[in-house]
Amino acid sequence: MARRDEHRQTTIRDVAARAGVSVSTVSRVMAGDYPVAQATKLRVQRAIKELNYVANTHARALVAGSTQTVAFIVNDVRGPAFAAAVHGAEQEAARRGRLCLVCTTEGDPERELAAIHLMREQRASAVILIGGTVDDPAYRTRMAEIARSLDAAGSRLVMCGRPPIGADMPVTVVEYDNEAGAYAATAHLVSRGHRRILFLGGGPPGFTTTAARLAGYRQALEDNGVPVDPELIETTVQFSRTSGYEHTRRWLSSGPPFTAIFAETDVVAGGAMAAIFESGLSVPEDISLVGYDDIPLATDLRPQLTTVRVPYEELGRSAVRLALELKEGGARSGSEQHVVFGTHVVVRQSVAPPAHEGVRPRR
Amino acid sequence: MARRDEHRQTTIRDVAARAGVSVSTVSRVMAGDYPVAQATKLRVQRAIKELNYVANTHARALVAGSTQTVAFIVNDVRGPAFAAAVHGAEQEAARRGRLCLVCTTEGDPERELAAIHLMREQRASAVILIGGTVDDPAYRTRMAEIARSLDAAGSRLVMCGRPPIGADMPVTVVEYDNEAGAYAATAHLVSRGHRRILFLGGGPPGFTTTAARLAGYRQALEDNGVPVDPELIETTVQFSRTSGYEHTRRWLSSGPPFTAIFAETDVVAGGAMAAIFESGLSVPEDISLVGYDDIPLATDLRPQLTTVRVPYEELGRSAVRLALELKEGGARSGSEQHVVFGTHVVVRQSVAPPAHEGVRPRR
DNA sequence: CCTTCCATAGAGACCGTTTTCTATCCGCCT
DNA sequence: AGGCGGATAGAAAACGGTCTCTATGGAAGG
Repeated sequence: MARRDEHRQTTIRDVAARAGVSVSTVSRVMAGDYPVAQATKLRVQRAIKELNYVANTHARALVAGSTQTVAFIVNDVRGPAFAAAVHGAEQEAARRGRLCLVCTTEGDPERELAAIHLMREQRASAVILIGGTVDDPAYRTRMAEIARSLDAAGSRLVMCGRPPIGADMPVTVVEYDNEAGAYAATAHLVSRGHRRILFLGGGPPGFTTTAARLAGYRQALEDNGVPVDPELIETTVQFSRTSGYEHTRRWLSSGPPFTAIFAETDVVAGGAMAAIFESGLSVPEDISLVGYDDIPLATDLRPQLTTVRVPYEELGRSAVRLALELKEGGARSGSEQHVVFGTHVVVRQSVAPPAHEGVRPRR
Repeated sequence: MARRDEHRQTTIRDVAARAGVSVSTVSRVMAGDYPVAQATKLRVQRAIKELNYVANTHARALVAGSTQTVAFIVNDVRGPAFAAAVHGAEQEAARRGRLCLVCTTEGDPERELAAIHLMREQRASAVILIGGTVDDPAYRTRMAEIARSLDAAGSRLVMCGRPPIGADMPVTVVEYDNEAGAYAATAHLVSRGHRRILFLGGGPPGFTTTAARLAGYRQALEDNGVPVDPELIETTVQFSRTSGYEHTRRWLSSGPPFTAIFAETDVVAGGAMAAIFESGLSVPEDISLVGYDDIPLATDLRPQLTTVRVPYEELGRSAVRLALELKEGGARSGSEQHVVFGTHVVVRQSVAPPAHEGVRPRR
């Protein structure tokens, strides 16, 4: 029973009527790409202002066949690292006059798929996936299909902070050297004399970020003649302060001895640091600690956290830049793009040579 | 010279042709709101899958006259407080099957205006402004106009963490009790014996957030018989760690004596804490410190920061919920909505009674 | 004075959906 | 047997823009 015509938006036709011109003329005044007499132009502009007219993007997009929109799909906007990437991407998009669509998945692959579908419906110029994922054959198949669909539709799939899905796909990959960062961080600890280094990582099984960081950790130990002790590898930590805190407490009270911790993220390192203090130990005197990501928190911790710098903002910016330039350049779109940013250790105050053979205070 | 028809998207017509039915039938299968024979439905669904067909939102939005989209306009997605609000809003929007458009203004009112214009073009169901602003008559006039335009177009203007622009406007305001939080924090310091409390705040002149927090600070002092010393009010701090750090250093080395700092945000408090330590002083023994926002950082600082809890996530969630329920409820849309969330002090470890008459170490 | 051409303006097709209004088929009731 | 109504399907008109093609007026040139 509801009135169907409760609101009728003011259209280009209303403007035309009020200015006493045709619809085409109004369109041309707005676009500014066609000669219109000065007097007419002014009349139209006045009508637009008086009616408070705003063009309808959807009508435009319909005839154009595409949109000035870039889509981001991210696990959680609250993660400081992701936030930095989104910020860089948003900034670059805004610079190019693009609008941003954002969707959160909470780490759920189902929701990621649903989000991609929504973005396809939206005809976004690019769909940017930010953050690691669980890599398995099914995932690759799905992504390959999506990449091709988007490509066929004139859009582009971008993976940001996530490894490629295979060679020769119409995909833009913007990564950072995840493994090298972990290698450097671990080597840094080893060079200070540590041999029993607890790896504190996690995420879902098969998570790409964890896998790469763990690989770097292992390689660095091997290359330096330190045996890899599987007992010192913990991969059930969630990426939260709380989880880092609780796992560290547990390891301090009942694990094998260690003299240093390599935390998979700075946030986890923050939790670990709190747990260490609570046990009456200190950083770095009793236990050295390194993190990963170099988020602002790292400098606010005391001691300041030695960590691995990842250029997240630049990562986001490049993701947008590469995808849009590819389209504007009109290159044969099938081509793959792959960029890897460097990472490096930022030495602060949370690492020192081990004082003894490793702590295990409670037992 | 470019080919105009380089990509033609696969349309509902293609699906209809392949399934051997009419366009209407395909539409009905997708909507599922009209009886279609089982056999036909299956044929259509197969065709959709085979062609990898995805409906065009813009065409839909055009006939529907509106979109399933909620727009956020925010200063900076990296701010942990804003990020929490955006997250709450995004979550609630997703729960209702809405997509989110996000735009960043970098605190520039011009860009805020431009962003709102873009969102109007997009026919978003609601436009949510997150964070404080500079409040002056020109601002109110502009916003009132925008509120009415959006209302007329069947959309809704929402102010989140920002005061109302006047009575009886078609606006949804979701605030927190900013002044009461500042009052409580200041009163907390006074109750511990502090009388010389440095207010460390800033933002652009006339910024609503600063004004309210400063008002709470003043009122708390007055109500407790502590004279307000204008010399102890610093309002040129930017909302960054660096700015908090530098201003604190300057005050410690060349300002009048004080025994406590009320920092306008936790991030600023983080910088202040670092500066205090660097001067060889300690928190809370030499100087007590309170922040505002209760972001995750507050618990990672050492000592843990006493601060004011603001339910940012809930704020964002409510903003979306109220706006959408209003539209769905089909209430006479002119009505104003106004919700104020409570704030309270979270006591941690950064406040203690003053040890002496106030520090001024360098002179 | 008539043609030609430029500058400007309008008419109308089209973009991909939804939705109303019709049309058909078929079984059932009278 | 004929009319009726329910179930299903199609035709075509919107939705609000852009853009191509055509039309008109007047100035310039012969």
